[in-house]
Order: sequence, then C-alpha cells, then structure tokens
Amino acid sequence: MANPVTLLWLRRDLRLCDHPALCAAVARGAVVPVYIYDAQVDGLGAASKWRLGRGIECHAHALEAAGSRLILRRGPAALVLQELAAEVGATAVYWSRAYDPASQSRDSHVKSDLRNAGIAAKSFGGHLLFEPWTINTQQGGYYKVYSPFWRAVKDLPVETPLDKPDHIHAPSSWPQSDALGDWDMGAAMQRGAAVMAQHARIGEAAAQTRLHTFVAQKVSAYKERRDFAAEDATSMLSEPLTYGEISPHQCWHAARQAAQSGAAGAEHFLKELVWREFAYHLMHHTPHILEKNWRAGWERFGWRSAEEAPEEVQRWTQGRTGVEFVDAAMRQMYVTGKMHNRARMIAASYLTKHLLVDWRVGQAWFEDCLSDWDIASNAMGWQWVAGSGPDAAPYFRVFNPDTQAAKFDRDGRYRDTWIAEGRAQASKTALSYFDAVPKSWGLSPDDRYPDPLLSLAEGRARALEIYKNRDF
DNA sequence: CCTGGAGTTGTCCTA
DNA sequence: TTAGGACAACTCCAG
Repeated sequence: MANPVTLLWLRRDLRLCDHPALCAAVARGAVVPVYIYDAQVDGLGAASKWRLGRGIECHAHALEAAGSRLILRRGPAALVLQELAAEVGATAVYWSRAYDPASQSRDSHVKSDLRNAGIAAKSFGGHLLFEPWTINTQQGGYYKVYSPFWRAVKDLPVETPLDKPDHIHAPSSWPQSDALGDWDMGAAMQRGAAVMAQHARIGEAAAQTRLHTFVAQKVSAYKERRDFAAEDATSMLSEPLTYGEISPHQCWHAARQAAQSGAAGAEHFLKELVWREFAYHLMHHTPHILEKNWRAGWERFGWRSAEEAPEEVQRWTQGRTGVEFVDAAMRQMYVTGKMHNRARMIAASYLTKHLLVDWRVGQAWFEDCLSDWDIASNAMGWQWVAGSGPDAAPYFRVFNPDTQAAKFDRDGRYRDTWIAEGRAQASKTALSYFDAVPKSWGLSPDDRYPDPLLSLAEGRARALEIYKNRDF
C-alpha cells in the first residue's frame, strides 16, 4: 500500500507535543484521529464529562490547525474501530495506554479483536513517567511506601519529550463524524457549567502557558507558598495532566532544568509528579485500592454510609458543615472543579474522622465534582487520609480545620473567597456558588451561616476513641 | 534470615 | 513565645 492509514484512538492524550502514539502514526503514513464515546465516557462524573467535552472541542481545533481532523464516533470501542478502519482502509490502530482496570480490560479486548480482524494494534506510553511495572524494590516486589519509591525513581532517566509533528498526513478522504454537541457532555452539569467555565483553562496551548509561567515565576517559591490556600502558588497542572493536554515528561524536564538553575522549590514539584506515578504504581499492583480498603482489616471498621449519616453527608457535600475552611473547600470545588491540595486533605479528614463517614462517600462526590478527577490519585489520597491505605497517616493525625486555617489562611482570604453568608459585602466568587448549585438545594446567600454540625473538639475526641479501639 | 532505621502534609500539652 | 515530646504500633525496605 502506497500510503498506509493509521487510526489514532485518542483517550486521555489530547495533545500534539510529546505524543509517542501520534508520532509513530505520522511516521507510518496517513492518520485518522478518533475519539469514541463509549460506556466509560458515559459513566464519567458530571464535571469530568463536561471538561472532557471542552477538551475534545479544543483539541479538534488544534488538529484542524495542523491539517488534520478529529473524528467523533459513538459505541463500543472495538466495534467502532473496526468499522472505521474498514471505512478509511486503515491497517493499524495506535493509542496511548491507560492504566485503570476497566480501561485495561477494555483495551486488551480491543487489541485482540483488532488483531483477529487482521488489523495491527499497538499501544504506547506517554501518560506516565515510568510504566508502573518497571519499578520494583530490590526484592522484586512493588513499593508500598512513597519515600523509597521516590529514592528509586528520582535519578532514573526520563525520556526526552518528542516534538510536535510538522505535518499530520490526511487520508485521501475523511470519514463522517458525529457532532460533539449531540454528545451533550455538559448535560449533568446543568447551570453549573456556565459558572465553572469562567474558571477553566482548556487545551494544550493553555497547559503549555501554565507550565512555562509556573516554572518561570512560581516554582522557586513552591516549597514555601504552595500550602497557602488562597494563593496562586501551585502548578494547576493536575487537570491538563489528567486529560493528557500536557505530558508528565515535559513537566519533569522543565522542573529538572529549573532545579539545576537553582530553583529551590523545583524538587518539591518533582516529588508531586512522582506522587502521581506512585498512585498509578499502586493502582497497577493493587487495583482493589479503587474500591476497597487497601488494608483489608478496615473493611470491618464502622464507617458510616451516606444512608447512615444523611444529614452529615448532605451538609458536607453542600458546604454547610459550619466549619469555614471545610465549607470554603467544598464550595471552591463545586464552583471551579478544583480544590486546593491542602483543602482536600482537610475536607477529607473532616468527613472520615470528625464525621466518621466512609471515605468512598467522599471519593464518589469528588469524582462527580472535580474537573481534574484522576482515578488513581484520588483513591490513594482518600485512603491515605482515612488511614486505610498504604503509607497512611497515623490514626491520631486528625486535622483541625480551624488550626489549619490559622496557619494556611491567616488573613481569611480563602474563607472570604468562598463563603458569602453573614457578610455585608460578599465576594463575587462566594456568591457564584449559589448560581452554580441546583435550585433544589434551596440555598441562598441571605441564609444564616450554619452552626457547626458538631464541635471540633468533640469530633476529634470521638474519632481518636474509635480509631484507637478498633479491633484489628 | 535478621536488623534497624524510617515513615508527605498534625495536634496538643508542657516546660 | 516557642521548642520538644507524646500520641502506637506496625510495616516497609535496604543492607
């Protein structure tokens, strides 16, 4: 065949730079990029799904600017790919690997179906710095503690980012594509989408800009400033990393270079990138981390379900616990789709320790609300806070949201950004929360700010007692 | 196999 | 005002 055609099956790799599967497809001949709306896309949380739709839209434009297109199709991936391959005469399908168990099982079936149909199928890296199965302890096992994992990888060579292809060869004719609007990716967001859109940075170009800004202006003070909840001191790269709008390899090399030119905080940022790797490492070796207490004994702990603590769960999800830092955090997430890292720990600690609610209740809510939702990082994070995970916090580590506010929101800027009730001049952001939430919640900025669900001292004492007396 | 040091992110009390 | 210790016990990991 004169000009072989390759389908590039895009999933969480919506970029042109440092894209091994794309580069391989371009090297082979003509490329037909395709995004498939399958059962997995259908099951995404509301904010993720909306954000993915925006990312697809943006990447379709980027592909057009590069002389290509993005074909949209709906249905089971194996079937869609075979049909499309037949339509365009493709003899190979390339994609970037995913690592969660559902994707892996889908992808391995897709691979064998394609091969049975005589189509070459090949998966590539790119979503992670290191493939999870390549990092082992000296005994040959996997790592369960972060620090040794960090020591094991910090000096490993990381592949140099690949350039964006000069030209993406088009097929002789383009197949038909769904209209993105028909997928209705924002359906579950209702009126919240308009609010969240104001806080969104979509697409590869925005991610590149953010990385450069961060490395040039923020990373040197990252160690000192990153914990202050109201400050723009973090990388804000979790979201582009989740959708693959930027590659971890590029982030790694940018930060390494900053470290070598003396940016003190750069090493701490590299460590955060490696936390992401560690989460994928754990998910790969112990996929039950997504659904079950990682240490089995904790299945017998008296976690309360949403049904068993309806008022507590409702007030936590709606940002009305009466604890300002917690409520500010929950509202920040609802409005922006993101939550400051320290706020995540505090909101999670409050739910699992003060309220004794099952971490999976919080995990599910985060999955629905976070536009930077990452299945591996979130499972690890929740289990770390709850104490049920690998390398978990000791049980007596109960965050006091008021003490944390005194340390990390000294001037109350974070609180005032997100809490409107009882203030003569509420901030625009705080008021926007009431535009974003469903009408059925019945909330108004004129409401009285709620009294605390329970006193922090009482909650702490109760948690320590129950955690200490657990029978495993 | 054994040994020993270490373990993201805290809080509270005491001296 | 601030620094240090208690809060547990266990698992992990390198040597």
